[in-house]
Amino acid sequence: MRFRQLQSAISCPFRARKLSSSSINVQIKQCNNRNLSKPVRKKSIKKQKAEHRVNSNSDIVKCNIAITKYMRNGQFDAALQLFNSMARKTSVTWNTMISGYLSNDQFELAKKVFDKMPQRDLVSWNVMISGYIKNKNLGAAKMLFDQMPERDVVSWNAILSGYAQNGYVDEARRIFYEMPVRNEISWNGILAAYVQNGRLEEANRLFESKGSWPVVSWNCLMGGYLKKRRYVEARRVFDTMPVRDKVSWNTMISCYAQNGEMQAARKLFDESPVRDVFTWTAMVSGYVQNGMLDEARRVFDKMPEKNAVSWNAMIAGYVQCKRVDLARELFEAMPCRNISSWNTMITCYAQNGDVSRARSLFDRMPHRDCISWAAIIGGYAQNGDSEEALCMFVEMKRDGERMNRSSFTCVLSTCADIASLELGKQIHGRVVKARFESGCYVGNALLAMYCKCGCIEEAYDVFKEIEEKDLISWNTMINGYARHGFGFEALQLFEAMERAGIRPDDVTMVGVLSACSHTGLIDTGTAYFDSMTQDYGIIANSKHYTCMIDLLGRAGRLDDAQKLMKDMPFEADAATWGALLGASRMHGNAALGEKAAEMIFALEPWNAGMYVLLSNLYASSGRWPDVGKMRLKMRDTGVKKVPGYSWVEVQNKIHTFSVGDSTHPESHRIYAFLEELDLRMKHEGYVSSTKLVLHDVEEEEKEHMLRYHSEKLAVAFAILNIPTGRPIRVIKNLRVCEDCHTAIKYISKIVGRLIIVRDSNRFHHFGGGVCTCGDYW
DNA sequence: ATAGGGTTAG
Repeated sequence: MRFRQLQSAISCPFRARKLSSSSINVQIKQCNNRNLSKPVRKKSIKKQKAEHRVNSNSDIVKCNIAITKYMRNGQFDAALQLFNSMARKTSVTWNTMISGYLSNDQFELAKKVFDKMPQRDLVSWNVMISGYIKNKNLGAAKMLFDQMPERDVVSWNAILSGYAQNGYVDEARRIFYEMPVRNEISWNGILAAYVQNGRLEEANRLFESKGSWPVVSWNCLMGGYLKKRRYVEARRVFDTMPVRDKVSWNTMISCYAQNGEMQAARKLFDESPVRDVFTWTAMVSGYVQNGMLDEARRVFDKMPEKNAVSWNAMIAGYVQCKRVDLARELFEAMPCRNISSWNTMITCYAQNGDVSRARSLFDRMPHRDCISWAAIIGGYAQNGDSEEALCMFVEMKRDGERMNRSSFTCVLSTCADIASLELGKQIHGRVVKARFESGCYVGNALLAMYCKCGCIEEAYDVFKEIEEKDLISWNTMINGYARHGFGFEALQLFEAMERAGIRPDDVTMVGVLSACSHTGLIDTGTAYFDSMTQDYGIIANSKHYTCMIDLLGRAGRLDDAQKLMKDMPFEADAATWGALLGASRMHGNAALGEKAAEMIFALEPWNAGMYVLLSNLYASSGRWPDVGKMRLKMRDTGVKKVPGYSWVEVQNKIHTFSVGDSTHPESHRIYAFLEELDLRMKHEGYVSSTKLVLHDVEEEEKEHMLRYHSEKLAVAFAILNIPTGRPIRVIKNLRVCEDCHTAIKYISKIVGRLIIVRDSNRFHHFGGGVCTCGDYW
């Protein structure tokens, strides 16, 4: 039998970095016989030296054991060296390498060995199948399973578990009944399939259908109840099980700890015959989850042995109660940081407003995962740096990061905040691919994203697809409709929610009341407001009152609105006065409007938006001196007008505009188009409200008013660049200006397009010359 | 004596 050198060596980046260049060339030698290959006769002296003296079968076994040991210690480079030096190998040798690489998370290396292996046996196939499953590639595992020459019960068990782990319960069950031989592990496999996918009733039925289960299965069932927070049933299992091992005790202790029953947990902890790092960690995280940080720390300090999970639990506890200093101290003292530790600290800094520290950790950490990305992106977004958040998105995509449920949720909510619809859609695509769509956790995030990005119909499509809608799903959709001005749809949905037997909460009712107000359903709104305490036990808060004042004000019942404000059980806040101001403006009651504005200034002197509203109110009734006074007051109180800007997304790029902006590369085209639109609008009867008032305005202000506002620029740019037939979505950071609102109505009719504007308060859908807000916002 | 499938904590 002859040895033949492989054309390519197994490459290992880790080795290449750590070892000298001469050892990089170690190559895997392939043997052509089945199991034991005989030594080579002709070989260079140099090579003979490098080889291990492997003659007898027992020598091979010794080497195999040594390889196993190396692999268990994570020294897979040393294992490879030994492997390469063996003149004779058995299939066990090869299998040990494959399995060893897999347990060291070196999937690619494992696959390479598998591919080069001269003669695979059953174990090789089985190991590789479970490797693919571990690597989240069920398709490839299934292919191997179908390809392999013969299968044994281990193969069947492996594929069964693969289906179960990927949520295919029905497939797993089919496999279970199809397999020719079943053993204890197969039975546990199907039990685990039910438990892992939350189908506890089926798990329980299966469990009772058969006597005598091994302790692993008892633990599995108990763990299922723990995951579903059904602690009483978990305890019942614990009490009935014939034999208990360490896992059983640990699971039960975790049950108590997670349920906040720390005394019971403590009692079991003391009774437990064996304690390991799991037991101790369960106690620490139990105390942490129940806010007993000092007790957690006492247990933590007493632990005989800590792993990364224990440290992370303690650090997370400090983060939770915003003890950034203590969290950092532990993080720095921690000997065994893992990705989780870094992620926890990044989140900690990001949530406490220190994004630059978060970023520096992010850049320094050795490996990043999807949580790291979500944390840093969320950090930028929450701290108002949406541009950097977006940049990081692009970076992440380039990095090919794999996403899980929580990172999807986090990233989607960032998309929603910055209204990055294109990115949101791309992430939606990935959500579908990852089969997370029907879960309400990710589903709700998707739903909110579409609502906030101005896509109410797409939002409803997502809503329909959520299998188990929860309160959040309903609230998001109802409030989404209300904010978009679709009051009728919101109310219909509310009725559907009641029929579905979901109990509304205060957030639901804010949506319902504002929907009534948008639709002009005064009596319905009043009835809901009056009955919600009795029907659902919801006490009206200031948001509910604000809705009601808006509702009455819109209908011109300013006296009733004022009366309701007086009857409020608490002081009116700025938002409530704002509703009254809006109503006064609409119905031309300058005196009341002025009073409301005064109140708002007193409550929120920094509120620049109110300055604009009040100036407009004065201007509309020709009170120019008061407009001037207003400006002076602004200057005196040092209130800076937040600069208004609008943005629009075109082909995955966000274009931002400010008033009179001429920095955009397409500036000339935009202005020319706006001039053209101006003529056509005037022809349709549009009169610029700014030009009406010009005679009595200071020169500086005059100029400002003559310049195009940011929302007009964004709309014009979008019409020029977004293909006909597609809606235009513009976001503005402040409330949309009155003149622009009128203009956009005309524009929507002239160009025949749907224009959706999200301002700081709500959505406006402009189409055919009207807006869904009914000109009241 | 060495390799493969099932349970627990963040």
